[in-house]
Amino acid sequence: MTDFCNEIEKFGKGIGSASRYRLVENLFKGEKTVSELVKITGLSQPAVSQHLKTLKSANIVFNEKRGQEIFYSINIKYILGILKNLSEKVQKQKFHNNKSRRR
Amino acid sequence: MTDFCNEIEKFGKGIGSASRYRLVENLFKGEKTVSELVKITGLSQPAVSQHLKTLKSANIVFNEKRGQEIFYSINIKYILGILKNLSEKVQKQKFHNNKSRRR
DNA sequence: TAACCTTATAAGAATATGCTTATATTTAAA
DNA sequence: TTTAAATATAAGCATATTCTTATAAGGTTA
Repeated sequence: MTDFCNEIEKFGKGIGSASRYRLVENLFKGEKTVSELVKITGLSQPAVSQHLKTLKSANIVFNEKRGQEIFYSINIKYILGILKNLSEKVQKQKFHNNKSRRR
Repeated sequence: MTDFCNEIEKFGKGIGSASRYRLVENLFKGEKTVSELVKITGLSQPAVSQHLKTLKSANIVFNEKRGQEIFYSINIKYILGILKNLSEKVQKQKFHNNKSRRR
C-alpha cells in the first residue's frame, strides 16, 4: 500500500464520521478550544478529545496550547493538497476511461 | 445534519477503508468486472461485492450489466463535484481564519 | 498550596464494520 | 434443460469504532 493510499484512508476515516465532520465544519468557522467544541456539538468532553486526536493524526487539524486551553484549527494546506491530489487522480482516470475496453 | 454533510460522511467512509480505496484505485485504471477485481485484489467475491455496494451507495462508483457480467466504473463527475465543494469550503475557511479571534 | 479549569487518557460497553461460509439469482452455454 | 459462471445476499464471527464514566495531568487562581 502506497503512502498516499494510507493518507487517503486516514483522511477518509477522519471526515467519514458524522461527529467528526461536524467538528470539522465548526472549525471551518475558525479555531476553537475543546470546551467550545463540547458546547457547540453537545458531545462529551472525552468524545471531542478523542475525535480531535483522530483528526490530528490524519493531519486534518492541528492545535496550539495557550495557557490551559488548546486551540484547534483546520490544516488548510494539507487538506487542499489531499483534495488536489485526489482530483488529479480522477482527472487522469477520465482520460483512461475514454478508451474503454469493450462494449 | 445537512445533505452535504451526509454526502461527505458517505464519501469519507467510502474511501476510508484500505480495501475499498484499493478497489477505487483499480477502477481509476478503467472499468472492471467484479471477478476481475476479485483476482486483482485477492479479496473474496462476497467481500468485493459488499464493498462495491458501499461505494455505489456513496455514489463513488456506478455499474452497468452486460450479459452476466457487471462492470463497475468510477463516478468521475460526482467525485469531482464533492472534491470541489470541499475545496471551496476550505478556501472560505482560509478567509475566516485570517481574522483570528485572539492570541 | 489547595481548589479549580481544561484537556487527555484509560477502561469498558454497545454498536458498527469487514470479513467468512453458505446459498440464491440471473444469464450463458453445453 | 441441466450445468456452469458471475454476482448478490444472508448469517455469523472477529475486530474496530464510538461512546460512557472515572481519573490523571497541566496550568491558573485564590
